[in-house]
Amino acid sequence: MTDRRRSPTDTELAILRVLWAHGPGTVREVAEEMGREGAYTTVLKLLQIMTGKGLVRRDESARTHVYRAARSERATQRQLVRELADRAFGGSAARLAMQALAAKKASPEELAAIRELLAEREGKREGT
Amino acid sequence: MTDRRRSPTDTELAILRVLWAHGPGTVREVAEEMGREGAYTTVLKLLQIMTGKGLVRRDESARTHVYRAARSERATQRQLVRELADRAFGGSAARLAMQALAAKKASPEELAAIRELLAEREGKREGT
DNA sequence: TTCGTTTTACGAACTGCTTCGTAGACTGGA
DNA sequence: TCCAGTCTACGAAGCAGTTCGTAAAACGAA
Repeated sequence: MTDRRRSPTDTELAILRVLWAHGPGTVREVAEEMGREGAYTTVLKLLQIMTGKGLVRRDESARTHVYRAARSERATQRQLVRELADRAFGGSAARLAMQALAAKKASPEELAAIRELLAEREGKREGT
Repeated sequence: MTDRRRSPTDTELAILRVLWAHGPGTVREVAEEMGREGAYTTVLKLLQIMTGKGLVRRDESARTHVYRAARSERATQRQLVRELADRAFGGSAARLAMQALAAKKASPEELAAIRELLAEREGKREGT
């Protein structure tokens, strides 16, 4: 049911961030965006491996392949949050959220967004 | 400034969870608590390595050494949250918190606690 | 065609984590 | 004292992730 896949590693996540932010891209574009133009073949290798793992998909129709993230940023974040909750918060995402709020200051906008989300949840709860 | 230390691995975290929950313990106790009595030497090795890394401290005054977590659960959680925020949420712990809230249902108690925390933060913000 | 450039593919080396087998030291009881 | 049991220490193996060198294929321009 829940995703059995292992989560992306640090480096893989760095690549995914580029793909999420800038959309599909070639090895060169990703490497440049990461500021690792010198490590071209490293990025290539990573993308090849990530293709094998199903983390990215590639379009091979042109000679220069184009890679794109296989899963959305949102879905990946959700998975990472769930994993961290399991590993270090006894499975409670709510406790994780509390620690996150306590750890760093949030901007007024973020606080407002959270309050809103909370209100919405309260509403749902009544409906159940 | 922020902690340069690498975060505990999965297995290390599993050991730390036992030490946090049950207090200081011997290799045998930790192994039993983890349900890995067969893997005694593995747990021993892990604890030795973790001692080297400074993740746990050990009392060698008795023949059977006693290990305890070097850092509090709270502090470790904070570090993990910060890392995840950096890796996957553009450094925003608030956005991480939002995802965590959206991901799973929280109990009424947890929701209340969060609302309280939020209110407290609002108050502080005014005071600044 | 020929040559330089770009790209993919592949494998080897290195690192860190995990597991386990084995050895050696210590302890308590017969 | 001797032995069985318990404990620490250590090293080697296996695996995954990362990096990079090198080769080969494709392409375009002269």
